Amino acid sequence: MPELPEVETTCRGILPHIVEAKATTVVVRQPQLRWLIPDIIGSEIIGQRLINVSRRAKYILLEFKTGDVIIHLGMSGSLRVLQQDPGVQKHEHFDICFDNGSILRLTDPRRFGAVLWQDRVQPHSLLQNLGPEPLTDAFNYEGFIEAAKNRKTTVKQFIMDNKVVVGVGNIYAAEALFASGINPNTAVNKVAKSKLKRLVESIKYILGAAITQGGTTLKDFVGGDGKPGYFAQELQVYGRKGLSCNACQSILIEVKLGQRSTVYCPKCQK
DNA sequence: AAAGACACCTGGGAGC
DNA sequence: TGCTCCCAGGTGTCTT
Repeated sequence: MPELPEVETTCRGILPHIVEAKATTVVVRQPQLRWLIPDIIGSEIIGQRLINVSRRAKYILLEFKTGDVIIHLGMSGSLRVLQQDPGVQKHEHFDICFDNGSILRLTDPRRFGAVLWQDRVQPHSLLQNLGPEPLTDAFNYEGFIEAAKNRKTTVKQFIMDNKVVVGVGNIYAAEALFASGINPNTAVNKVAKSKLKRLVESIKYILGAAITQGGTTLKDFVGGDGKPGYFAQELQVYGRKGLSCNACQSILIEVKLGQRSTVYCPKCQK
């Protein structure tokens, strides 16, 4: 579920319920996620007000006075705010309870996600060396062309590289390449500049549109009903192997790039 | 420095 | 019905 639009939707969904509230309890049921949940979180945040909820790449930042709780949803994670505890289900590994009655609860069946802490002295090493945010001007055609110049990797793997641009996952990489008419398997230094320009625009457009869509299901998400697939009806290629292209009716093809399946239209994407 | 393989983990679906 | 195998939204780390 969690690509950038889902992470952004999550941030927007949880913020109004918990911002300004004081953390009262931290509950760790399963400390072993991708990394061990650090013990220090409780002592840092209990009694402190949550100042803000923000996002860098796919990392959610819960900002407190002395530092931030960093949450990553991995492949299968989700965060919800509960107004009362309906009882703990399987895979619900971590809670922060607040003095307004809200419970922020992390669910993550595959445990590829993470809960970490960063203080105000220096940013966590995971957040250093990240590329630009796709929806800001820091991600632009000029920088993108420059970065692509001497790279021989495929254009699809290139746009999924966190140092090039953050937040482009497997779904939206495939969709952005379709929207810009680029074969995912092309070496990025062989793609025409005009197409790279379209690619930058497509990444921005598609992520933006998906966030707008995510907003419409915000209530369900927060209400505890977080179902995946908001954007599913918009997808042109992802998950459509063997089906016909919506633009030209050709049969869509799947290839593996960097061990990730990639669907594209052999006619529309040259 | 860059590219590729591999790791972590659980659940669901296909095929037998 | 049940077993085995493959696949899945991510990304840090180790090897070439």
